[in-house]
Amino acid sequence: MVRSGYAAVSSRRVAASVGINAPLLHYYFPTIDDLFVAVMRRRANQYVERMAAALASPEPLRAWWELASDAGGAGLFVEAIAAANHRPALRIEVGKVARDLRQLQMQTLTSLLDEYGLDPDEFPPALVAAALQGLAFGLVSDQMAGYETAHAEAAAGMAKLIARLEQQRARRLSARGRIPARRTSARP
Amino acid sequence: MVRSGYAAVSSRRVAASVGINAPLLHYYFPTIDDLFVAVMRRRANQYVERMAAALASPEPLRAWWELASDAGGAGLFVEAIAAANHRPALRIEVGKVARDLRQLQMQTLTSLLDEYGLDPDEFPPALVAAALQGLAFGLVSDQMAGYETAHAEAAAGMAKLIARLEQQRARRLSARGRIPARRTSARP
DNA sequence: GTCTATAGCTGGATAGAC
DNA sequence: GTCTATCCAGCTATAGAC
Repeated sequence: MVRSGYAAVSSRRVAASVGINAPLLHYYFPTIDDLFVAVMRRRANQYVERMAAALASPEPLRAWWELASDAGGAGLFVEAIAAANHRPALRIEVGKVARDLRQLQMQTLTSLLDEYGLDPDEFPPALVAAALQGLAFGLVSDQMAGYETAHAEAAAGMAKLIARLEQQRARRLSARGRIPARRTSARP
Repeated sequence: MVRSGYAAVSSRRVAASVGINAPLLHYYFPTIDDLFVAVMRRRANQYVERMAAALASPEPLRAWWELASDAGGAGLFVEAIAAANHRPALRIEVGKVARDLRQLQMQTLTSLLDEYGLDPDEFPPALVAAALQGLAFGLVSDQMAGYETAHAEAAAGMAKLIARLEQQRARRLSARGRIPARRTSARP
């Protein structure tokens, strides 16, 4: 799916690549949609967990960005979202992940923006989350397609910006007498 | 294409919707790729022109944002980019537009960032352009698919942020004795 | 230019033997 | 569970009459 695009995923081809033949694939996954949904559900759960871990790490923003802009992990979702455009069953599944992820991100941001020194009136959680995800998605997808949209410069700029924000947060936290630590640890 | 997704575009269906039949469509557009490329080329030129006009308007950032986040205009590109993923001929065409648009945006930003009071070291043109486009693309595409990702809040936040930036620019320009005017007019 | 007829392919899915 | 054989649908594209 990532290598050749979701359009290359057909019952015959998938079956062949696993060494069985098409009818047997239909024995396990009655319809092709069932297959897409199963793959999606499995990877989505992993991804949500990795996102939760990133958001709870010592440098939440950096970890989030690295996860979102990693071509390996995000590549599947680029294809999934495209495929979902004309596969209703898959769209429902992708919709659930999208909603869960955004909810998770916004919740974390609400309590995190202050630590980064960002005014939630100027940068509301919904905007920050959508911007970060949109930027990452665009970069990964342009990179995958080979479009010359200066994605390398943009990625470099973003890395620098995030480094600055993490520094800022570290200073703020230490000024409050807290060591920037895992958010899951006990809070004073 | 926008209504039912690019997958609904087949020679038969397109022909039927124009009141002719498939072979005649192939008479005008030998292959389906030719049709996609022709449509893309036509709309792309219009879009580049509109983008240039937006960037030369009295409030460049606002105009750019409105153009990019307009579901009507951007909807086609959401589908085109998805379709380009498995149509090499179309990918080349989309790649050209993507490159031209980004180049145009970055050029303008280079001379514009200062007026908005943005430090080009903190926010390089490539980053600003990619972020704005990525955000807009994500919002439009989530909206089209019906995903619950708080796109309304994000859009509202972005509108507010841009309003602030335009205000800031207006103040800066008037402080320098310039009326914020069309960038195509004569400069002192 | 515009049509009918049709070839040729690929894919989803099922029947039914083993 | 796993296979062979097969049906049916939809699409791209061409041949050839008018």
